[in-house]
Amino acid sequence: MRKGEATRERILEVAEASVLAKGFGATSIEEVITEAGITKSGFFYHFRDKNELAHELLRRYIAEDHRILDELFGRAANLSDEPLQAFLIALKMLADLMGDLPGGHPGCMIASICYQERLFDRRVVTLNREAIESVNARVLAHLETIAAVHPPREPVDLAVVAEMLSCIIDGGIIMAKVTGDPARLAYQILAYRAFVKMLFAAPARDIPPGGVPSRQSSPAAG
Amino acid sequence: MRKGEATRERILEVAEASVLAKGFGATSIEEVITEAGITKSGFFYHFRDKNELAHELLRRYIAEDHRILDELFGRAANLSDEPLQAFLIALKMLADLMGDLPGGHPGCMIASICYQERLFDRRVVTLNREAIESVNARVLAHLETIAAVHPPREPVDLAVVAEMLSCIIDGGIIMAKVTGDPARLAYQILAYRAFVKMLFAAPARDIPPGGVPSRQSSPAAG
DNA sequence: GACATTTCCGTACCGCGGGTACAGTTGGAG
DNA sequence: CTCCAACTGTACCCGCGGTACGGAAATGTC
Repeated sequence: MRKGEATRERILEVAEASVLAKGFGATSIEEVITEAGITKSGFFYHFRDKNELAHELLRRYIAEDHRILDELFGRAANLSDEPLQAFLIALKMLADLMGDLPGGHPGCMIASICYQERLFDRRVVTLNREAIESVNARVLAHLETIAAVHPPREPVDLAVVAEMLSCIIDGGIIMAKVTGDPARLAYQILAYRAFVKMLFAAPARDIPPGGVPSRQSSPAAG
Repeated sequence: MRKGEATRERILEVAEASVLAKGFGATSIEEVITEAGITKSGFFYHFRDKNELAHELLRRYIAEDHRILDELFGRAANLSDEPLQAFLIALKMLADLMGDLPGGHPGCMIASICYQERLFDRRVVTLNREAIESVNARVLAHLETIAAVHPPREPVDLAVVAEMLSCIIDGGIIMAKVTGDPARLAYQILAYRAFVKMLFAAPARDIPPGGVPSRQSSPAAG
């Protein structure tokens, strides 16, 4: 009964590693089933087609991403009550996390699938969109909390600033992959952090009571 | 004699349109040759394999991109002698350009190929990297010129800020594709513009002679 | 324990697309 | 007319996604 569950899980793990390493198109089912120790029929018992595999893979990946992000922002919130500082700390931690991955970030599955969209059906694309919007919404909530305390220095749309983080991460992954230098992703996140800091950090005198301390140039936990 | 050249050109044009519309993996040679009015053998006379097609496509795409970028920065430089203003104008024009494309940006071929790298050989990947680095170097040169006049407000690595534009564009394209909203790319470029503006625009009193005019919130030709 | 049912996986095959082999055609130079 | 070179068409191979179908092992029912 639950033997099938284990097999299905094994397929997903093997497929995920392969997709992140080589891209979805370059991942052949034959290769996956060989690695997983089953046959084609076994695969197609668990997944109707490659679309369904992509859908499942994406679901897992997104869930894990959200978990990591939540945990990270949660930890940051514990380190500072001040929303801007907490956000900056979270970004620093995110940069560290991305930079510490051995061999660099495995690659963003969302982008990988985005560039293959014709291979997939609507459901996959929709899932993709919802995931992006969900992350953006989360970041936006943080930014709005920050903006309530620190009026932004430039008249920017906070939703755009929120989405910018997703752009930076996806773009940074591309830079890292193309140049073969994983650190670039981390640097980009830190650049975004500098942007947020400049945008909200008060120009010397507008600091609200109990707000930003004076040595705000590198307040994040190293 | 020159008939072959014309055929080769036709193949490239058809292939480019298809790749940008559907991605490289989803573009079949059979489809290309049908569209171009030749046969398979005709295709393989001009290109050793699909790798070589990708290589040529990428070369053309990169060359065109550089041309557009140069022309855009050149026009901007004609509109303002002040390097920061010229750069901001160029970014505004870039955002307008991206937003005006009917149906949105066709997709970044570099990113498209990046996520299929296993399908290609080293030469394609190398070309990819060089293109990115070339654009980054160009933008970096502008930023250094700017920084010589306007000391940056935050201690950032200008090379990272330069690369950030590439990240924003590639990431913005992904956002636009995933959400189906082409305007997002333009918004992201404008957000980057706000970042650059904040980074270099002097805080009210450090404006050099002949520098930034007071109504600097939207100085670009709209 | 016989029996059917569901779960799970194997074998054989199809169609499509990338790629090859090779034959044929066109056109210019001698 | 002949020969070479540039160019194109036909027939085929093979890997891969996907299907048809069948068999074994676990599970429920009496």
